[in-house]
Amino acid sequence: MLEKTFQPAAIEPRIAAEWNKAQAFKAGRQSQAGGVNGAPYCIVIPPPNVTGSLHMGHALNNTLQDVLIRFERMRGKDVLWQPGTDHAGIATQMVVERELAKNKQPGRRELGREKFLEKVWAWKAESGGQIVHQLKRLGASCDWSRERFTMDEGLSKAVVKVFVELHKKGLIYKDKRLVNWDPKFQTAISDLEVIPTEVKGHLWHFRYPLKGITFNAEDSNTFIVVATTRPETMLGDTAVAVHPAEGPYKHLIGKTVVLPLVNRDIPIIGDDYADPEKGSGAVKITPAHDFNDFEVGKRHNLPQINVLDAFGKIAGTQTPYDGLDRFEARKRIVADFEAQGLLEKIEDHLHTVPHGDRSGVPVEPWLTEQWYCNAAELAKPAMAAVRDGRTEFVPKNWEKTYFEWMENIQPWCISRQLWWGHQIPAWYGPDGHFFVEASEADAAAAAKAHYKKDVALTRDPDVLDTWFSSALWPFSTLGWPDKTAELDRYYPTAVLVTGRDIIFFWVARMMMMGMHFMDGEVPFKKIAIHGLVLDEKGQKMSKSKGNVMDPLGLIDQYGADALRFTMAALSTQGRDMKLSTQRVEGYRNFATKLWNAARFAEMNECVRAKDFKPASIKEPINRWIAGETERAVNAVTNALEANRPNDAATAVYEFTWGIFCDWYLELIKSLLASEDEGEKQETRATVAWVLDQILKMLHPFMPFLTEELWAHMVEHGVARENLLCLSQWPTLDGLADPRIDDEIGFVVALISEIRSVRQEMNIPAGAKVPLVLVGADKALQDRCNRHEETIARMARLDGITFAKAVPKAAAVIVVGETTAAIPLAGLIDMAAEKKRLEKDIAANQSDIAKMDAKLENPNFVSRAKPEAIEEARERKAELEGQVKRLTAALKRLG
RNA sequence: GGGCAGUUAGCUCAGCGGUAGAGCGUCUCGUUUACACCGAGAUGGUCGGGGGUUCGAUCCCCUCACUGCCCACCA
Repeated sequence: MLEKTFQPAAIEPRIAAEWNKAQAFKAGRQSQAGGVNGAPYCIVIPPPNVTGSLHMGHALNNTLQDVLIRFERMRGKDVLWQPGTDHAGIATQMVVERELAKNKQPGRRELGREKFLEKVWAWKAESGGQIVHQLKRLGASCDWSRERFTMDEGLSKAVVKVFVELHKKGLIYKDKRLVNWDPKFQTAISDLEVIPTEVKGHLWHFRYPLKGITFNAEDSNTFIVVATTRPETMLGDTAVAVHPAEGPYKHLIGKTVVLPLVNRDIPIIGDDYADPEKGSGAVKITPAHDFNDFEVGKRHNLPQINVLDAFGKIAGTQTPYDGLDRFEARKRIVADFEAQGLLEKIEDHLHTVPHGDRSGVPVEPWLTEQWYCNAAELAKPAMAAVRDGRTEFVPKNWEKTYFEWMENIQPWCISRQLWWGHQIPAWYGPDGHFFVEASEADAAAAAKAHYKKDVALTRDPDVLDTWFSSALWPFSTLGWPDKTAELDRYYPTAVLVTGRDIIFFWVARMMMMGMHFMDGEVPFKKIAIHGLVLDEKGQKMSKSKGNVMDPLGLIDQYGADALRFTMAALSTQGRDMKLSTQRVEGYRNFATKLWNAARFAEMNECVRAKDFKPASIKEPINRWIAGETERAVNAVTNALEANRPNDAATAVYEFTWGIFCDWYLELIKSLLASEDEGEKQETRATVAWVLDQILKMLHPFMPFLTEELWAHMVEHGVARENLLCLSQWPTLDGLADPRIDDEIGFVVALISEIRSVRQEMNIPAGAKVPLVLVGADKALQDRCNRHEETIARMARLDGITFAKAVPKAAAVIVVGETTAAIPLAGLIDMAAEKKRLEKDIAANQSDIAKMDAKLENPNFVSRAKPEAIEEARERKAELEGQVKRLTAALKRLG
């Protein structure tokens, strides 16, 4: 016997163990519907950071994938959901460094590279797998035997091969230019890892004295004013730019100023980068510390003077500021300008300052040598693939975002000055000449050929951007560069399910690498984009706001099924979703509802009948639910095929609760009590059959609950041969019958109206009043006779007794073609009932007038679709019938 | 500055040319062959504003307003 309520915590671990024991999720696993004989269907998981723990974004992302995976597995496809984790360069290095500091162990630099990396691997071995366990708790049906890690041997091999090949083709190269430098982690970062943050700052207006004229703070002819938000960079100024044609300074072009504090002569140049409207109209040019200035400097052949070290301290300026932190130097420099009368004014200034996404500190444009990837070139085929539909975004509008970025793509800085990651396969000879090769031995050979002798080589210490290895994920996890059977079978993958926030970071780069290395084959046929999970107020969840919802906490409290269903039901194509615990609670209730329906079935001995054929059901109510089941199955299937999990979830919810529980189980209670054994047995079998279909339809969304109930039914029938997750997805046809729908529809409508009138009229609970049918035709009388018992039973629940007499005074129920009446003399206020009827008549007449206007409109009649006209006519006739009956009822009231 | 979404019941959202829908909330009633994590009923909307197309617009087009997000720039 089932417990009274559903206890997820009690069953989830047991079910998970059963799946595991059966190796149910292994790629190529034979499912009841065909398994390995089916078409391949592969999804690669967006690899979570190995440092990560499950957050709402993961819960959403992986639920959506698992829904598709379980659905396709049940449909008999040969399913592979490829799991794994990402080494997450900076994030992991940070975590381990913090750990070392916490345990008062020697830091990274003290340990040295090799020892430190040992620590990271040790950390990974011990705590790195956490997120995988959490994904399992969510019910993710990945093929866990194939789990990969971006730094494992095979994937590292792929990374090296890609780097070497792209370098040989000139698509990876070394370049000295400005990069975004993170002074906290002392590494370069890519444009995407820079977060512009609005800060309240200042605009300092400095006087730069003109050379050859005695400086006089009162005389503006003796200096030029430049405005800056970053005073400390003035140490590296190599020019002042003014607009060549406009503004007050153009006459100064060609003159020289003496750079204060450093006493360097620098030219005043004309360049239309200088905007006369901005700041003071003249702008200091610091080519080594500003992206725009860098370009101006190149145009004018200006020297690039670097004034910062890797930590963001002033360095190499031969001034007293050397060694000061950049912000300390800023204060001192401003003070020194002021002391010398060179500070004209300070304005408050709101501006955006680039910050490192991991470090949170302002990044510096810094002149260094780095490795770059020619993304613009790789982007071309990646764009073409989307343009001609070989890869399709769902929803389509995200293609625009993709193109927008791809068309303006900049060189991708792929080197990082970190230790944790794939070390760049480049070796340097004594003169700095480098050799990019797959191994040290290859590099040595290349060096020998180059130098004509053996030389000592040093390997480039830098590692690659984490996203470099994740860009290879769809094929590297399948075994590339080896020609494996998996690669052959599962690439291109079916669909990539991912958040809109990593389209640039990840999706675009997978497209580029996939196209390039897989002979122009796309990595995935579809890209399904979902939004972010926001809190119930629509705000992004963040630790600082304290509004973070923990999926594991929700699983503990409401069960994984409830959380999953919530994720699927609230998901919208490509847009963000707001989540509240109330929703999760609601879907937990849904789980309990189904649980109790199964319990009801159990109590009534509704067991599966061998060779049960829904097409040969006799009892109309049972035939009706079979038809409704078919409709629900089709709705769910179509929605899942169309990548609309929310519609699928809604359809199965509505059917299970709104139709099966609310109506069918109520309507059959009299059948279950029937003396007629055949009728009773058929009903029991039908209940069991419908429940099976519900379990199947619901399984992708609520795998634990459904698997448990599926197994539980074993006690009452023939033992299940299969786990639910490996059984066949239902396909139903020919069960829906319009005549049956009409008949049961009438019963349902009649009962609804009885309830409505009874409550509206405020008939006291328990009052026994007879229900009669008035003016009904023969067909209707027959109908009522056929379902008399059911109607009477349902009416009785509402305190109404079914009877045959025609009374004088009655409340009137209009259902379709007929009128039922509840005689209520002495029980209700007749005047009020009269009023109600009058109101209804008026409302109907107003609707009739509307229909008349429509039908008399010659344009409507001539131009509307025939169905629309027919519908309008029917509607009008129906309304007129109602008015007739209501009027008759009114008369009857006297 | 460029781009993308969104604006429908108190809240969260479906619908998208032809009778305005669901869930939650609120109010009323109810312990009945599963379920109070329940059942029944009711309440609630000039579908952001203004134009246009159309016989007909919540739906298509234009425009404005507001909200959110992304990209770029900011001396």
